[in-house]
Amino acid sequence: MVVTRIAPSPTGDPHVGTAYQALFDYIWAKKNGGKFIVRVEDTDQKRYDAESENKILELFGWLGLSYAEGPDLGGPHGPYRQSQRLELYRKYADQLIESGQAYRAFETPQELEAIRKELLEGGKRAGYDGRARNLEPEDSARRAQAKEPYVVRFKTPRQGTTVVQDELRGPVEFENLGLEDTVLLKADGFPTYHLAVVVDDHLMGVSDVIRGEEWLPSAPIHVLLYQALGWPQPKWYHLPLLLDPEGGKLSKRKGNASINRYREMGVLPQALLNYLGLMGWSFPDGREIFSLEEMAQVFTWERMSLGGSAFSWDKLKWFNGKYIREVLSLDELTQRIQPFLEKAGYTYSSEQYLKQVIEAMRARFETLQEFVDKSGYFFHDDYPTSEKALAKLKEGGAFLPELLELLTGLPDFLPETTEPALKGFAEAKGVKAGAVMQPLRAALTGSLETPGMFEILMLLGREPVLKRLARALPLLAD
RNA sequence: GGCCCCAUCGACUAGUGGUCAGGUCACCGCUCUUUCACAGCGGCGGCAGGGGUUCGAGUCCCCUUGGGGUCACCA
Repeated sequence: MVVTRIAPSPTGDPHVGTAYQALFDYIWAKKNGGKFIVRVEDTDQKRYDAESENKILELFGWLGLSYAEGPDLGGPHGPYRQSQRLELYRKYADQLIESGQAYRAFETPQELEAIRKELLEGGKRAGYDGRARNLEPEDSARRAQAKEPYVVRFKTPRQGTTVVQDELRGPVEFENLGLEDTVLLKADGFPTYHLAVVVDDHLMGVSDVIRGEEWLPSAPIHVLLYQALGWPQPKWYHLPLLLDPEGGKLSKRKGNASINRYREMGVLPQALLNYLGLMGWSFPDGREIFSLEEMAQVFTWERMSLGGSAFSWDKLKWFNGKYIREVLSLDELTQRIQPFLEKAGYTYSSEQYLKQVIEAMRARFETLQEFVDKSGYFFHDDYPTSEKALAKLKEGGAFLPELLELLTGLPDFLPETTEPALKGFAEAKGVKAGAVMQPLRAALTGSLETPGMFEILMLLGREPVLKRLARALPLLAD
């Protein structure tokens, strides 16, 4: 059975790269009728952020990437938090020491720093020179017994090469001499990523390891660890990296890697996933809009391209707009928008009214927040008037008093009534419709970018329209 | 710098030896039109360079260049 996993580390705001990897984990498992699981890699006590785990799990829910096992769900191979599996890592570290494939090292951080400097000056690579390999086993055991702090290091081979069979690029060869005696178990008893990932993936039955390309350089260590522990290798897939438009890995520091930030701006999970699905992968028939299910159905790794792809806010926004106007139903869209209106403090007389407004605005916003920003005049009277709108207002000001009179006399504000009335008015004045509509639009919305005039009149309704128009008249004076 | 990965329009990509190198975003025009959008139509724009292999290379090989990743008791 194909088992994939995402192993986020709870160190802050969830990263877009995490969603990206999770997407492919999810798709690959689904495509194969396998299982996608979540494991929390909380082995770094310094960077640990208590809220992060919940945020991450909650986000998978929001995205609709459901998992079969996880820290909140449990499962047959739990616990799914590495901090709760410490004995396991200790056990395998000990096993490796006993079999002579790992060893204790007692250097302090300061000493390591000195060694690193020394190596660098000697023209060699930085890192660790493996000097503790020479410790007598009895000596090593005695010092450990005496509670002297130590780390456990992997005894990497000094000869030959290690090949990582990457499913996306074929064999990737590494000189073993270039591999460091990586730390497996830290002095605090926590494992490093390298030990933990191998132990857990094996114990949890992970068959396909899908992760970012930044892991490729340390993949040979993992391959060697599987060998040292006598376990069968999983399949390796190193996904291309998501790049910052400015160059380099997409980073939180530059501010565009936070999923929550996109969520707060009103990006839809479906649109985000769809966009991410097109980063490095393409639908066989070239279509751009597709669901998770559709993607899972036709997914193959052959369609993966390996160059890193730059994350484009413009394109994400286009996808979001596409989902807003063509994919979501009006009901769904309304539900998505409601929390944003609530946050903005906007109220509306009925859901029916809200839906009509959304429908009228639909082609005019690409994020949910943008809807709020652009449609304030549908929800309250103290909307701002843009400079351009004010200019238009004055330009056509002469018509306004008559328009007020005309509208006051109309039996209703339905398009069938207002359209001939306003067009007839323009004609009578010998001007184009726009000369009448624009000032009116400015008066009623404070904006020059709105839905059609007749829709506005109908939605706003008689009283507000007349009120707003009357209110605009004094503005014409100055 | 060592090691590793990658390389088609500004961006995301299709291409798997023979295509006018196609699509999408962005940008620019036009159409529609009461504004702004949407939509439709059109345009701009690319195989990094050099060697090979081949009757024929964006497609295969090598070198150069460029970009990225990684070199922690972080993941």
